[in-house]
Amino acid sequence: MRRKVTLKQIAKELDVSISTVSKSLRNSQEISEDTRLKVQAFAKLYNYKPNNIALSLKNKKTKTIGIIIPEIVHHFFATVISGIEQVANENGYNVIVCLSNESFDKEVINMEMLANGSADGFIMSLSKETQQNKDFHHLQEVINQGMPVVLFDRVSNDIMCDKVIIDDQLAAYEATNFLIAKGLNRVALLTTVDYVSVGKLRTDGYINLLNDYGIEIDENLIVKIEDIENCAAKISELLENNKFDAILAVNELFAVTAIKLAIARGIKIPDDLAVIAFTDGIISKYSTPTITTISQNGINMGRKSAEMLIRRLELEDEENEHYRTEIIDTTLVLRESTKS
Amino acid sequence: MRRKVTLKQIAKELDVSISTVSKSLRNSQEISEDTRLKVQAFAKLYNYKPNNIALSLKNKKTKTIGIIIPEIVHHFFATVISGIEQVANENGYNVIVCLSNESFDKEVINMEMLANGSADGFIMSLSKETQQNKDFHHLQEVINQGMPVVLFDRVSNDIMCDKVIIDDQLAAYEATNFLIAKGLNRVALLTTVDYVSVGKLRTDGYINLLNDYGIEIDENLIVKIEDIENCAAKISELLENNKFDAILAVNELFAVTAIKLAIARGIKIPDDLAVIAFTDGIISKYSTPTITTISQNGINMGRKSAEMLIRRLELEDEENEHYRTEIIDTTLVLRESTKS
DNA sequence: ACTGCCTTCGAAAACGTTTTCGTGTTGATA
DNA sequence: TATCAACACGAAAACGTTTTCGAAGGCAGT
Repeated sequence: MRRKVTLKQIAKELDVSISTVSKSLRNSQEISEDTRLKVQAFAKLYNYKPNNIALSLKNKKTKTIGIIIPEIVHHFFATVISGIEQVANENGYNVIVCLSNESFDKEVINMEMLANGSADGFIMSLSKETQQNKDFHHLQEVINQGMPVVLFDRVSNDIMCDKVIIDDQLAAYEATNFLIAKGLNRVALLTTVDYVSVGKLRTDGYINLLNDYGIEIDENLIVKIEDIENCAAKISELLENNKFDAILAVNELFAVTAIKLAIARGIKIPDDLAVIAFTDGIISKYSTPTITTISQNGINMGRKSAEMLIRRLELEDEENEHYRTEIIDTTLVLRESTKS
Repeated sequence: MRRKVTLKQIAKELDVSISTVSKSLRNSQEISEDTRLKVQAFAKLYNYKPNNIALSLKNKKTKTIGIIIPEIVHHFFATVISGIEQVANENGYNVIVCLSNESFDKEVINMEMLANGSADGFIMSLSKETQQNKDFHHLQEVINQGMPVVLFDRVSNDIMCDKVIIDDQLAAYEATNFLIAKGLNRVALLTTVDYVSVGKLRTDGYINLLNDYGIEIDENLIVKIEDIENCAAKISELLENNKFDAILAVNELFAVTAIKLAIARGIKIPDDLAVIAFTDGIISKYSTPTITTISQNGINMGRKSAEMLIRRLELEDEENEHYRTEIIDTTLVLRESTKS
């Protein structure tokens, strides 16, 4: 077992000082070519690599980005991480991932861990509990300490920091418009309870469009689903008691469930019922019929978040730029659940 | 902007030495109750938290686990991470995630980065390229340096370390048996090229069962798919030229593609054709019909990997335990694509 | 021979901890 | 009064780097 070699060991072995070794390896002109080459050869032989921890301590920079997300077993979040990782890697950063599991407490604990030297900055999406509590002191804390934070997707107006989002309201507006324009006048909405920021915004977009067209809002067509458990029940109820010719769902799970229940009732998709879902994930791509979705472009969201964070990290201190909110374009991915 | 407070600052402020502050905060009996309480109060007021980097440097332990996986946008890997994260968290560890994107070079680079002090040990699944090259020097290197490594799922016999796998061969054997026992004698196999270790093993299990039943292997029913691109084409070819009444697919993507193509040809599932897929992911759960799968229990795999790694990390030095290979049970998740 | 400049190197501080060891003070005991 | 233990605290080393500064030695110029 050959442990990693340090500057000190090399210095001792070659009978020079630690400084000389360090300088030689960084090709300083201070050191004679003789010793420089000798040291470099020796270091190469023993496969010397500087210790990141020591460097972090010295430089007060870890070159790692802390990511805190509600869960990872979720295609959208996985794509965002993937995007972050790409940009991080291109810039010599590592990513350290923590999961809040939608819990406020775990979010706080993770932030504190990472804030104590483990990361230079944060990219995160708020947990449901945090959004509900509206308690952001942990975020405020790290921001006050001068650590940059970038929020994506699930953000809050109460926090002053960089943000990356899609225009949920506009996307919902346009998707609804897409349906209405096809002559589908009665559009049902499958959404979440209002404290989930994106759920609220998407609902607003839907309502705005109907208002703009002068279509009366039928509250019976708006289903707010609290948790996955009673998703099927709520949708069955909707199908049972109402007539409508399109569905806009705020996630693909609601959409696929609705499609299955509809088909079971003999409803033909897209002929009798068109369906559009937010979140372009695996389900939509492989369900039968495949589902038309509003893609949030997770990769781009991750990339943009990482770019913003790194940019701020590498800004000279005190060179304070004002915070920005970046909007990622959504794209409507047309599939079988809507007629062309 | 209130930067994080250090021991030194507290010491200066209270006009005591750094040692006194440190000892007070760790409740040392050496320090009088007076000063102890005074220091603790002050530290609490200023929200003092020890700096992880400094601790890491001192203790030569980072309390972080390095995870290197081929990709994260893949339900199975995401579940494994989730499992790892659970156990890591319970034991006060963080996880730092790196993606190889199936590239050998990126795998090497990531390992080297993490090995230079950023992580105490590794949990990883080999990239396709690494499995193809059979070049494991980067793994050997870190193992020689005394850093523990746990391989999961995509492992290699050439590396001496802890491993966590499912019994791919047995699982394929049993799944094939499940089909044969239902009287479905002609079972097609959708698999990958042989250098992917799990693909090979699953193929072996399938062949073994047929041999044990004395059923002749029909090479035409074994389709080795190189990349996703020509997946549909290969399967169409299979459907066109052969008669068979069941399919075993080594992943759910192959399965769902086959199902769609079969249905398009008017084949009824599961009546005319039964389907079982490896990997219990999102697709199988929401496709139509839903797909019977062999669940690899990613969460358990992650949990077990983390347990093994942490156990070894917390072993006293030189207290060398021999390496173990842990088998995670697979479970057959019955759904609509097979008759009950 | 003195001054001054280059070249080449080493000592030491700094980053933030923990811990070992030493030291000064107090109070009690012989 | 001298000795000793107990108590309370501080100095310093260590982890592995980088960098600033100082210094020794050689050489050239006056």
